[in-house]
Amino acid sequence: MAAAVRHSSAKPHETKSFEKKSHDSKSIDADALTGPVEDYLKAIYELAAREGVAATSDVANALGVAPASVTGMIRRLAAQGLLDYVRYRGVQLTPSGRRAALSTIRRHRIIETYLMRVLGYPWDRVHDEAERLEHAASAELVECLSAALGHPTADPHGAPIPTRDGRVDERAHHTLAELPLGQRARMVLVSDKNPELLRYLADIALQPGTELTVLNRAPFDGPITLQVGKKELIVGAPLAAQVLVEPVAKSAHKKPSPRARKRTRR
Amino acid sequence: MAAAVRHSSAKPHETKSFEKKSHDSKSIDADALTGPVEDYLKAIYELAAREGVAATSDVANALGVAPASVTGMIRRLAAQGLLDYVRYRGVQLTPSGRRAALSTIRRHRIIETYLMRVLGYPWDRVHDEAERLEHAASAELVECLSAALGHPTADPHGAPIPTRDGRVDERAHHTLAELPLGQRARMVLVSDKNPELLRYLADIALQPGTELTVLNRAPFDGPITLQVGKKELIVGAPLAAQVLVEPVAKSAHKKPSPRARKRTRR
DNA sequence: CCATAAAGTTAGTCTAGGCTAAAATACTGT
DNA sequence: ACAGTATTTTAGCCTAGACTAACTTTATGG
Repeated sequence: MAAAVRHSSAKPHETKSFEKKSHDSKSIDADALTGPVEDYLKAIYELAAREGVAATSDVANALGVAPASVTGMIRRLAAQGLLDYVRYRGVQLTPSGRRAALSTIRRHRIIETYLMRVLGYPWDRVHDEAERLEHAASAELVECLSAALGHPTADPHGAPIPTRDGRVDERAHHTLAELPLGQRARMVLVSDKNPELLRYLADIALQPGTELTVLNRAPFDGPITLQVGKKELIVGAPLAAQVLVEPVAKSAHKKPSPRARKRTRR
Repeated sequence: MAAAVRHSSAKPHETKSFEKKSHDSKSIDADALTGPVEDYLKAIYELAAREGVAATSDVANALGVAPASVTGMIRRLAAQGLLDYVRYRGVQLTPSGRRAALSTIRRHRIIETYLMRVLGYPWDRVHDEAERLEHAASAELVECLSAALGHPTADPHGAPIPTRDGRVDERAHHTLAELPLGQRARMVLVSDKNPELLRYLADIALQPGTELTVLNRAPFDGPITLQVGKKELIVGAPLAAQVLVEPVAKSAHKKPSPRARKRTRR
């Protein structure tokens, strides 16, 4: 995996500049990542999951900072061994960066789940709160919350919760926009980052677990007609592109998982 | 209260230098204090409660930073109107600094209470966790926790929880070390900052609410013999100096509060 | 009432994380 | 194949918060 970056081709002056930058001899800081660093790692994890590497501008966009700031941070994190980085070619996580990212994501998702299930926090406001708490909550607290919830495996938006030892279900799902007509499916996931979308989904009673079938799809990315339970529902294509689904066998009603666990990494 | 600092005596050059420093025109940042700033305000609140003003070195000590760092921060906060500050003479909170401090303290104490009562967090480990969470938890979350707890008025260590609008019971209590022989009293408070002390108190079953009487006090700050329930208990003077108590009428057994609310500020 | 100690402040430096403007590199379409 | 555009990086700067060393001011004890 680290092979994607060719160390041998690195220009001499680059290597030198990194070595020069290395601080004193305090590389043995162990963990204790700052909030911003955790945010970078999380963002890179999510972006690289799609394309293999994360582009500077995409990271900048995800975090709401200038691209130049991303380059700066990326260099520091690469020097710390959390990232593999080749100038102008994007960045990806090293195993230890991945571990850190998954730990933060675990904290985030468990906190979200707790806020919703126990404290009755609204679906659409859970993300911002968790975004701040994830940097402050100790591993001990998170395990405590997880236990109180009965060790859930997915958060309220359907996102899988990484285990303590860094395993996570990384299956890629299809979107509702791609679902073939007539194919029975179950909604599995929606991003937690768009409060308005979440409010609307709550309005029309679409949530992870809901079973549905596409009855009709108007051409040119037109509206999509769904069968949900007894009712019909019409949604726009942009919304459908945000909703991830998983096919279910037509007949059965309680299959636990048609062919579960395709790839669970790490 | 603010009269202790004479604004009129501020030297012109100081004022000028502050004005020069003022950033662009974005003074209307409203709130959004950083974690370190909240810590300074909290520390100053607690120190000034005793002496009226907080000394630079005491603040430095409380926060574990160098005195020079405190001077620097104090100047910034004074320029922001959160502190009244006279060089070499200590510092105290302005009304708006006080409001901010109490808001942080409210968050801290509600979080502590929740961690203990709902999540079963141990008495002695609650402080560190709350110390980090208090800077990340939104007012909304804190109200949510408070409601879940039935709006408690004191945290598990006995410290009063400020109300949302900044009222708090600021009565000064006597320590167990000062309690007259034979005077029946109720433990009301112990600092949450010393985990070892808290563990020991838990061991000997002393906690806020426990009623006790001093049977004997050995001279030269010697050990103190207590009557607690049916049992006798011997504690050292240093411990006794950390435990705050409130006299209770000898006869009655369920008096709600002998002569409550001496001063509830703000 | 002055000498010295203690406390507080200033000056100068550092690191983490940001930013803008300008330069370098990669990509694209003809 | 190469000109023009888009992306990325560098260079230089800024702020918050911390530090050390040196200097002031206040307090204290004889």
